[in-house]
Amino acid sequence: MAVSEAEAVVMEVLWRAAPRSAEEILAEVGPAQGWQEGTVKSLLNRLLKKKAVKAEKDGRRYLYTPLLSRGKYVSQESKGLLDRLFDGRVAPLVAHFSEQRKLTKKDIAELRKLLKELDDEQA
Amino acid sequence: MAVSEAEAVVMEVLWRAAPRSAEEILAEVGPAQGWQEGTVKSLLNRLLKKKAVKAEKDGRRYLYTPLLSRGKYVSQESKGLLDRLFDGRVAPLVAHFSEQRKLTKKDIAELRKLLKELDDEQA
DNA sequence: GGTTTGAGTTTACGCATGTAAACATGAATT
DNA sequence: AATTCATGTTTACATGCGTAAACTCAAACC
Repeated sequence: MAVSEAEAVVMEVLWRAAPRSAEEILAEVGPAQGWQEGTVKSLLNRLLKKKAVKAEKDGRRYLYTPLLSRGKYVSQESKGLLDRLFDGRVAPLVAHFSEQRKLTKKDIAELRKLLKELDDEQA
Repeated sequence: MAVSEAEAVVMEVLWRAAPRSAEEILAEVGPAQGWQEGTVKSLLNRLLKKKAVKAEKDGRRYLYTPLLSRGKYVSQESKGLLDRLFDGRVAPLVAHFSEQRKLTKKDIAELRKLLKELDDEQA
């Protein structure tokens, strides 16, 4: 089963720093998302059920740690999108953004650098 | 409301050629997806409700035409992913794929070409 | 020791989705 | 005219998601 969008918000907190208690997670994410305590608790339980995080006892409470890495999650999500919309490849996506004039100068510079690096390690 | 994944499968058919009848859509998509007639009908109705397609009478039946363009849909979906995972920019996504060794030679060649084109039109 | 409190666990509830059957209605056929 | 057929419309139903309240239970306090 896939990590949902709301669940991913909790994961992001844990990816930034772990292990964390439910309380800490709520403190970091509650205000911005407008979430109550119960919401975070539910999300954590679903993440446990999905094996995306683990919990270890720390006195009366639990500390949560990601089992799913951010890299893996990002790859899954990205691959899903590319497969559905761009025949599974990256270049068509970039082309789409280029056509829409959605590439920033920074993007372009970074892409150039990236390609050069690929060149270098190739050589 | 957003076009869901199953709905997008129907949209893809209409993006390839429109207008089309429900029957034609079923013929094209049913076998591959393992969908019954009722499924396609439901999806078409939801797409109508979402204003993603329109229907015009053609004798006893309707012919469906996209109102949402593929480009717009692709942009929405892509932007969603980039915003959630890559700070809204394209380059980090490409970098991610590069790190994962998921860039094909074809990708790299196309990206090079793309950048060169941007260069040229710039000049 | 009884009570409050903090934390996790269970249950809830409305909405979207995937999937489709049931129903309605007008056209075609006998 | 009655029946069948094609097509669209309505209803259904399980599952997941977003959101959270209710419940439990052990630890802390009075």
